[in-house]
Amino acid sequence: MSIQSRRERERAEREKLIVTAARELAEAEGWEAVTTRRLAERVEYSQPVLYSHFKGKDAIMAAVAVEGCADLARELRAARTAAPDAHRALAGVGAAYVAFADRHPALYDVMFSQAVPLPFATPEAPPALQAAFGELAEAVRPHAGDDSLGALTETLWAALHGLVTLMRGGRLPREHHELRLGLLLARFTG
Amino acid sequence: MSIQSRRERERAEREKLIVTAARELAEAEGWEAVTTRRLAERVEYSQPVLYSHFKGKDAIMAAVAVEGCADLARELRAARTAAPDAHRALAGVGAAYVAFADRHPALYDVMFSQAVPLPFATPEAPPALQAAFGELAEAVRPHAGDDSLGALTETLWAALHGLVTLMRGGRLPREHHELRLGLLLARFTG
DNA sequence: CACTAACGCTAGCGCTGCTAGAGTTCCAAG
DNA sequence: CTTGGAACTCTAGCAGCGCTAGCGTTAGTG
Repeated sequence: MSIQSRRERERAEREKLIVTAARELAEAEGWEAVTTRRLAERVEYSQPVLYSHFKGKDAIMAAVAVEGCADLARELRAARTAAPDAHRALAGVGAAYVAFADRHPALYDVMFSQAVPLPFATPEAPPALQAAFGELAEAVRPHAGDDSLGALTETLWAALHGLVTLMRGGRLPREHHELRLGLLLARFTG
Repeated sequence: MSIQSRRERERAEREKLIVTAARELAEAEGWEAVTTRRLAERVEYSQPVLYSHFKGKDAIMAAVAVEGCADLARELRAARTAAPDAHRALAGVGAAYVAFADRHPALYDVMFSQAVPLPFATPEAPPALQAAFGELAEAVRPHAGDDSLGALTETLWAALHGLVTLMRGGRLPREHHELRLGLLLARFTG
């Protein structure tokens, strides 16, 4: 009992170590630098150990994505609760979302751009992701009027996501970013 | 002179053949199925021939992306000019954009999601891309009011892009798609 | 007809994600 | 204290990737 629980604890610690190492490596050098060999070297185990914890590289990326969702939810919540009124709450949440994507590009990619084996638009979606979406929804609620809150929140999320990804892919000039964000939010608070 | 021009013509034809084969393979099986070996086999040449035409696989993808931009511009123009008024023009262009992404997911990805060596937000951007953006801008113009037409068009583009990519990545439920698109366009025509 | 320049090929490099099977360690029963 | 066996990690290797060096052939020129 005790020995088995110790082993399980050590396994859990090592799993956390793998996820953290993958995240750090990705954030430092991008996901193309995260190979199973480099990751194994970083956690000081051999490659096959990774596969005793995760089904494959995709599953490791998915675990990192879930971590990122928790971080994003926390930052959105902070931005929303710090705002003095509904108008500035939405502006603050929007700005926080964009800032998160800007500060953690690799993390953001694995959360929302890359294909990872995670359930998203279902009740089985990671609670952290639902929490992040919920923060967006709370910020949108006062401006929803008669429109469906869920659909309107999804639409705002998509717009923010588009701004972020097109800009980082070099498709949109960085210099108009604040202006674009302002135009978007104005259309949602009008 | 004549021999040289014939050779150049044949080279150009082969280059077109490579781009077309890459596009067909990508649209049929996705970009992960487009390997230099399979592509070479498909055009009935050896791998190194590809590299005498393009610097690398990225450059081939970029060429496909430019083709896709021309197609998109054509479809957006058709949608815009067929509409009887400014309101339905924007709705039509938005729907056409989304429909294009839905019908050509691999093509859309290489145009706007994947990293390809193409200049985008500069005057050196491919004319076909500028044409596509111009069609969007013309549809937005009647609704711009005092806002910057360029920035507003970029914002709408980003929103459409976000809707498309999040939905295809499984992040947004497909069933609310029409509702979301309607909400978005309402915010831009209001 | 001989020479040369252009061109496409074979073969191979270093890398990827992933896995089979050998070898080792550690715990428990006698 | 010893021994059997399960749990576990390692080395080594597979098939495939993007890409390239260098050889052999073909085709046009003087």
